Amino acid sequence: MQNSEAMALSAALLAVAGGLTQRINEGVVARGFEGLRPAHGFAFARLAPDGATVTDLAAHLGVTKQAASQLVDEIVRKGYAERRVHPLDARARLIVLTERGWACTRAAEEAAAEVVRGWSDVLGEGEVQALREQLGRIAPYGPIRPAW
Amino acid sequence: MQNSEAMALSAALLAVAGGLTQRINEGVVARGFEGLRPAHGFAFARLAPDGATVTDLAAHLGVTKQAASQLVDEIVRKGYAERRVHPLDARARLIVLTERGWACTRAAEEAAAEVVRGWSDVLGEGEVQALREQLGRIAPYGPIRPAW
DNA sequence: GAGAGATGGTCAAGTAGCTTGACCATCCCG
DNA sequence: CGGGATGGTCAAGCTACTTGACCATCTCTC
Repeated sequence: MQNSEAMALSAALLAVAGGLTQRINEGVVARGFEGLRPAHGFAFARLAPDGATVTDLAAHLGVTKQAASQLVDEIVRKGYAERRVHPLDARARLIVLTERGWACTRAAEEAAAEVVRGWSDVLGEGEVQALREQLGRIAPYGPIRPAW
Repeated sequence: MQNSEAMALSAALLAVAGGLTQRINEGVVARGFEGLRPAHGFAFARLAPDGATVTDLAAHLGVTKQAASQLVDEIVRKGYAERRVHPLDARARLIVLTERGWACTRAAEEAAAEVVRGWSDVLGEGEVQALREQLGRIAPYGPIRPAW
């Protein structure tokens, strides 16, 4: 594969990723959840299963724990999460989603599903499934949040 | 397709995009071009063919023209581009890449090709070609720079 | 042509999200 | 028990971006 083709693939990938992020965010706003940025979505994804500590979140987002703490301040103030005492470590706080936080997470899922449905209309269901499988195989580990 | 699958696809896509961006940037740095951020790469991509005006660049990057102007200041100061008089409009300046700017662009292409080669090792050349074609079909128009 | 509004660009100041540095509370381990 | 490691916060600073104001030049209409 030539460099120019690699660039075409890269550009398309980044454009799709950017559009997806934007449209998920728009979908979340349209469902009544305001004052949130895409970075919050990445935090919610980490908090969703069982909660997480600030340090966990920082590693997941690829930022300092101070930055993660500020982000938690923000989503707590806006009613999407709350700080609880950690059951196993008195130093730590367990950050968990509130009901509103869960509702917002579901809204993000719906918005994402809506975008993906648009892709199915273009590519067909099978190709989208293949896309999911292929991207899963080349996805790197490490912090989730794209660092640009 | 269920919402959870849409989320899995979205997460994989964003992870791949984030990893790609990071690795291209690392590759560019490794080739001796310092002081550049991913946003500069998106600017170079727009400048590369024939140059562009600050306003063009701003629209392409999805930022204000003031921000684009500052970014141009920076790449001019670092020797990657220069401001020329616009041949058709005395108000405008045509921003064009210097030889160093072109060298950096080629370095980014090489770095991208390197990453894509890694994908070929996992997926096979044919699947990567298919990926390129499919992503090209679902890529949105509008500003290129992912807005998160 | 001549004036009025639109457009390209820059200067200046403010903002938001991140960083580094310092610090305290608690945990873990010899 | 004592000392280092770890979780978290407070404070201050940095930087990429924004909004607002302004000038030069283009373009349209009369």
